[in-house]
Amino acid sequence: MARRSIRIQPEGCCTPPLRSPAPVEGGSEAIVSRFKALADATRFEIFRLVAAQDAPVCACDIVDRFEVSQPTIAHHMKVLERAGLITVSRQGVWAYYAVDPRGLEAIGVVMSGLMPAGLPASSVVR
Amino acid sequence: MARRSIRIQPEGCCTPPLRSPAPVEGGSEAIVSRFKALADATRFEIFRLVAAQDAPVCACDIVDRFEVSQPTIAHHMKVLERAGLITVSRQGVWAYYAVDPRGLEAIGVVMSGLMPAGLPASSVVR
DNA sequence: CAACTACATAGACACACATCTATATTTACT
DNA sequence: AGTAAATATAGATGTGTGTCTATGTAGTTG
Repeated sequence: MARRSIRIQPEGCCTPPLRSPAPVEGGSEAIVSRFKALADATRFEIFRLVAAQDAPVCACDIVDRFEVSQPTIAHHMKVLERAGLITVSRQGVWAYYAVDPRGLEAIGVVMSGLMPAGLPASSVVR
Repeated sequence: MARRSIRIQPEGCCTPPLRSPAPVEGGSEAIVSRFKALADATRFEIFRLVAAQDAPVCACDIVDRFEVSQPTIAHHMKVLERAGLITVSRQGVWAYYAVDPRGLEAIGVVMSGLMPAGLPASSVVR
């Protein structure tokens, strides 16, 4: 818990009063869950692999390319899916994954909103 | 560990061969550490608060605005700093934090590189 | 139907981490 | 010098999570 004591504002500190950040559209939780999904090295590499393809990627290909077990891959795919970063389409026994552009877009919107004022959006994008 | 057995490619699956993603500039680890830094609700809100200001933010103000202890805030600031997302400047006893635009920019570059081909960069930025 | 394959689920386990309290360190002021 | 304040560090603790093995489920094929 925070120490809620009455603190006297020192002279040179804490001026001017802080501005409240604009609310995150879609909610902070959704964005944080997306960051969480990308905050694991294996999962980030999986996502990059899926994003590098033109067509949806078969789960078996992902299992083949990483040194973790099949259940671990399945777990990671579910995390990415629940974060809204990838979509799944199942055909028979196989599962195909593709990037959900809306997830990336949502992050991009928030990111550009965090850019310091005065800096162009081109600082966020290539 | 992954089951490294010889898997026979089924008929409709796993064609065409996967493309390898382009290497992440600055290294995947740096980007993942940035995602990690933003993947905690409290830390994300701290970052948003700092990003919403024109001037650097005094640490004491951050402590005041969150319901966690001062050492926890200090810990979070260090994580954000080590991830290259904020900069610190110390004046006397006080510490002032500001967004490091290079950190945001690095994420933006990677993000736009992950966007599905054919979609415009405006899908990543506002 | 039976065997096989692709993926998902369950449970266990080790490690990471967000948080706390207590204390140290550094700076300012009297 | 001595006290008070701002921040950092140390250590403890509970929860979260990445990974595994074992097993389940559902398609496919002989």
